[in-house]
Amino acid sequence: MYKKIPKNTIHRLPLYLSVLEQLAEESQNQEEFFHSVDLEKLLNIKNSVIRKDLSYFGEFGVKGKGYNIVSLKTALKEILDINVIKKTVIIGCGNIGTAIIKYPYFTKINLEIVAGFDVDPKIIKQKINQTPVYHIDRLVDFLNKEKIQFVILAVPVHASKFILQDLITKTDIHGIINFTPISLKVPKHIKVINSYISAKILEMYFYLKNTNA
Amino acid sequence: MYKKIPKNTIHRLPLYLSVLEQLAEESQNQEEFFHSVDLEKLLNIKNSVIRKDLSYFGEFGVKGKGYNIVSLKTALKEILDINVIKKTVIIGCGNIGTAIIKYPYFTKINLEIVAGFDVDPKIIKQKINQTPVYHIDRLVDFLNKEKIQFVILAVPVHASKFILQDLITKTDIHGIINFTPISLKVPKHIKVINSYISAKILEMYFYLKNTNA
DNA sequence: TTGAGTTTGTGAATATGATCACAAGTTCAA
DNA sequence: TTGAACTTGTGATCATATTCACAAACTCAA
Ligand SMILES: NC(=O)c1ccc[n+]([C@@H]2O[C@H](COP(=O)([O-])OP(=O)(O)OC[C@H]3O[C@@H](n4cnc5c(N)ncnc54)[C@H](O)[C@@H]3O)[C@@H](O)[C@H]2O)c1
Ligand SMILES: NC(=O)c1ccc[n+]([C@@H]2O[C@H](COP(=O)([O-])OP(=O)(O)OC[C@H]3O[C@@H](n4cnc5c(N)ncnc54)[C@H](O)[C@@H]3O)[C@@H](O)[C@H]2O)c1
Repeated sequence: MYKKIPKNTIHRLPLYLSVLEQLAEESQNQEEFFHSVDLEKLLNIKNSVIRKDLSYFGEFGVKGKGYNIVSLKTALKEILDINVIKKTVIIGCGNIGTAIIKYPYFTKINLEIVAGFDVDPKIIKQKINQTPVYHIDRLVDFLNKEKIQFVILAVPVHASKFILQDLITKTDIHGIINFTPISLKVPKHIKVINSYISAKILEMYFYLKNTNA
Repeated sequence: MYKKIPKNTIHRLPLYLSVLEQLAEESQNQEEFFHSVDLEKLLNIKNSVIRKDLSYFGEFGVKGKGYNIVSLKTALKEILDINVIKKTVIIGCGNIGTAIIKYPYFTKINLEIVAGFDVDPKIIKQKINQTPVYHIDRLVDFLNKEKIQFVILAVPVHASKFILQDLITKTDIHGIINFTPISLKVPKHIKVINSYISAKILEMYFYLKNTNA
């Protein structure tokens, strides 16, 4: 448990890890070092920001030498708690939900998608990549029995209110990754992380309008 | 062209619009008003932040009365440049790419996905929801001929370097919405907006580890 | 073993963003 | 027509994040 980590620092940690994994793959030598300036070039994040971000969690570098790729990667995995296997479920196995179930990288971050939930009989009972899909009615029981800590929500907007109510009142989940384009009202012990794809596109519109001819 | 809008303000504008669209649908009356405090309740964003965000672009409210739903919605659409039809293409029509092509909401923000590109012969020439999919070899010509301003990149990492190089050196695009989990090095006239889904999950890990038992 | 050359880690300074708090404009009931 | 009740828009203030700049610690070549 750390004290007062800036939000933006948390956003950046996964980026650091992503680059380190690439570097680790590319490098032959376990003992290879790199500098915060190298990372700056790869990520477009100032080296001083990178060093300060890391400093919230400890001292991982060697002065005059830099950071060991492998050991910083290991440290970041520890910070992000990747070493503990996490179970989750996908609520709504449509386009987005299915894409997530099929994404193989998640096993690398120790994420197990143990089930999907839907209402469409054509989808239910058809396993998607080994993952069984159950009727939404079984969601609450499943989450409680399996002690799932967070869920991934990818249902249409009209279905989300009803499901959210169940999640809040009948289960003990602590997190929701939300792909629906609405803001979820939740009690404060539940962390919502939004992945609002349309917003990214609108952001692009804004930048295109305001940065060039 | 506005001066110095905070990044977070830009992130929030699409959220405001999203709520306004919901409110507009629900309300009978064209003349209905609402307050920044109402928005605060719906979005969990402080009313003072909302008012300040809007103030960067003009005065849209009426003191003592609030904001007219329809006219603020119209103003936001103008700010985000939604009224002008935008064309884009999906590079990589796999799980994510296909999900995006099939998503019907994008027409509401005047986004036309005019083509997809891939290398898989099983995917090429099979239209996905009216959208034709071409071979990646035709990408550069297509972008130049159709004067596409931004693209959506959803290919595997190994393919992205090669494609990025083409985009930078042979086309005149100004934006990339990037679903690959790597950071794209681009010249500064190109705006990259990342939608790094795995990062969201790692953020969740971090919060779960550091906020509760 | 030395010392010039590196690069980290971090307080201090700066910049940016959020919040506060209130004047100013508007509404509306009497 | 008046004035109490609202709610906006925004400077001033406060909080948070980034950048600067340098001492400290290490490297490595000679
Ligand atoms: N596809 C995209 O690119 C995209 C982009 C931005 C946002 N979104 C949002 O993500 C969400 C999912 O999008 P999608 O494209 O995958 O939609 P989709 O229609 O393909 O999938 C939704 C799935 O949810 C299921 N469902 C409906 N009601 C349900 C219920 N009560 N319980 C459980 N499952 C139920 C449907 O059967 C369907 O399989 C939507 O809220 C959408 O607005 C999607
Ligand atoms: N699916 C997810 O949930 C998810 C999550 C996070 C990140 N991503 C990232 O998004 C990207 C796409 O993921 P996906 O799950 O859709 O993968 P996918 O494998 O389903 O789709 C990738 C598509 O790109 C095509 N392709 C390969 N090489 C190409 C080339 N040179 N030119 C054009 N097309 C080419 C493939 O034929 C395939 O259709 C990947 O970079 C992945 O890491 C996906």
